[in-house]
Amino acid sequence: MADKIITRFPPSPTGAFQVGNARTALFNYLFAKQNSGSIILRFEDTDKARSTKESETDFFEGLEWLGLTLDGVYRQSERGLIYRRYIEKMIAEGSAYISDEIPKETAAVDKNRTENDEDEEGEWHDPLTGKKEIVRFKNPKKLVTFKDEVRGEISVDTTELGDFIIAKGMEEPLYHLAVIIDDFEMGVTHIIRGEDGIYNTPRQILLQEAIGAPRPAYCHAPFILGQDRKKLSKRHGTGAVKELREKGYLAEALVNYLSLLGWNPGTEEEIFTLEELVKSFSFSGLQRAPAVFDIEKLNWFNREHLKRLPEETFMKLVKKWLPKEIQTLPEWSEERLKRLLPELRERATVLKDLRDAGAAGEFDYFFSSPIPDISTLIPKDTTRGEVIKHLSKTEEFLSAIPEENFTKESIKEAVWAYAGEKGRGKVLWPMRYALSAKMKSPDPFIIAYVLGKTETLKRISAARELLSSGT
RNA sequence: GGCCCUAUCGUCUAACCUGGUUAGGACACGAGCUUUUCAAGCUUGGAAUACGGGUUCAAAUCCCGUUGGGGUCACCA
Repeated sequence: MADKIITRFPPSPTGAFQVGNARTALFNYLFAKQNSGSIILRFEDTDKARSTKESETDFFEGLEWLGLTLDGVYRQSERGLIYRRYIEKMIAEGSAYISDEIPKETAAVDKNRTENDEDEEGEWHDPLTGKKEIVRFKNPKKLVTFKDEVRGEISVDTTELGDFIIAKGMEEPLYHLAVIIDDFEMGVTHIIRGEDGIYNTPRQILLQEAIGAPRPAYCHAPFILGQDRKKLSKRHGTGAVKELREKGYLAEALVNYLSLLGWNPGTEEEIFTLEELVKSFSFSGLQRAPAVFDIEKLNWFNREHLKRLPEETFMKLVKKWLPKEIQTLPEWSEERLKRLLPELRERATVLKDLRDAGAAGEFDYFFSSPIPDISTLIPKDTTRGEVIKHLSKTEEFLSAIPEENFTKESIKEAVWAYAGEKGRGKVLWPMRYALSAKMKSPDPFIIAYVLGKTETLKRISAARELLSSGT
C-alpha cells in the first residue's frame, strides 16, 4: 500500500509571487491532485529580516486567484521548538556540533547593497550577527547519488561542503535543515521544485540521513526565463502574477500557459483546464532546458479562454471591468449589454482592454445617442440627396422587420440587396455612421441589433433629418 | 572562474530513449480572401535540427570537442 502523496510549495515570503513560483506551485498541485494526495503551503520565513507579511498576502491572493487550493499552511518561524528538538538530538548523537568559531565580521560591508534588486551579485551578510550558538553539521563527506525525475541519476561529492552550518541557534535552523525537518514532519513524498534545487539536494539528503528521515522523490523543473534569457524578474515587467491579474488575464489562461512552459502533454492539444491538466500531467513531459516566457502566447491563451467562458461568467467580468461611467449613460441597460457581449468577447485580449476602450469612449454610442457629423455621413462620390434617400430606404426595410426578429441576420438580409444594388459603401457607411458616429466600429448590423429596433430607427431618422435640414 | 546541466523555426515544442519523417503542431510574422470601416474569421507562405569531427549503408536522433545558454559554489531561501 503506497503512502499518500504529499507535495509542498515552500516560498520564502520575501518578494512578489512570480510566474516561476506559480508554475512550481502548479506542478506540485497537479501531481498531488492527480494522485489524490495533498499539497502543503509552507512559508520559509526563517530569515526574519527579509520576510514580510505583504509578500505572504501576495502569495495567498495569487494562489487563490489561480484556483490552486492548498491543503495546509505552515510557517517556519512558528516551528522553533520542533527544530530545537532535532538540533539537540543531532548534537547528542554527534551528527552536529556547536562551533565556537567567531562570526565573520561583516557588519560594515555591503551596506550599500541595492534595495529591491534580487539579482544583485555578491554575498549578503547579516550585519546583526552577534555571538550565537552556531551549529555545524558533521559532514560524512561522501558521494551522494539520487534520482531526479527529469535528469535521472545525479551524483555529487559532498566533501567540498565541509561541516556546513545548519543553524544559527537552537531554534534558528538555516534553510536546509528547516526544509528536511519540515518535509519529514509533514510527510512530504515528492519534492517538485526549480532546477536551482538540484545542488541543494545532496546536502539535504545528508541531513535526512542524519535524522533518519526517508528520502522523498525529487523532480527539478527547468526555469522560466525572460526574453533576454535571464531569469524572469520584475525587470521584465511580466514576472509578477498580481500584475497579470490586474491587466485582466484570466487565471485559467495563465495556468494553461504556465503548464506548457517546460512541460508538454505529448499530444498536440494546447488548451487545457486545470482539471484536464490534473489528468494529463506527468514528469516525463518535463523539459530539461529552460523556457522563455512569451507574453504573445499568453495573450493567445487568454483570448481562447475568454471565448470559452460561459456567458454569465463573461457578463459578470464585463460589468466588473467596464468603467462605471458607461453604466450611468442614459440608455444603459443590461439587455443591450448582453447583446453586445459577443462583440466584446471577440475584441478583447485581456479584460483591461475593455476598461481602456470604455474609458476612451469606444462603447458610448451603444448606450447614448451620438451626434453624427454631417459631412462624415456622406461618403465620397455620393450626394447629400442620395444619402437621405438611402437612409430612408434603410428605415423602411428595418421597419418591416418584426420586433422579435430584429437580429443581425435579419437586419443584414433586409438591407443587403438594396445595398448591393446602390453600392454598399453608399448605403452601409451612412447607416453605420448614423448609428455610431464613429469612424471605426463593428458592422452596422451588429450595432443595430444591439441597439434594438426602436433606437436604431430613431437614430437613422435623426441622421436623415439632420441632413435634410442641415447646414 | 571550478563543477554540473542543456542545445530543433524569433518563441513554446513534437520526432531523440528503441538511427531511415517531405523535421510536425502552436504563438508571432507575411500574403490572399472576405469586409463600408476596425477587429475577427477563412486560406496560404516564409521560418529550425548551433558549429566541427567521428560511428553507421543511413545521424536531429549515438559518441567526442567547440561555442552559446542555464544552474550552482552563504551564519539567503
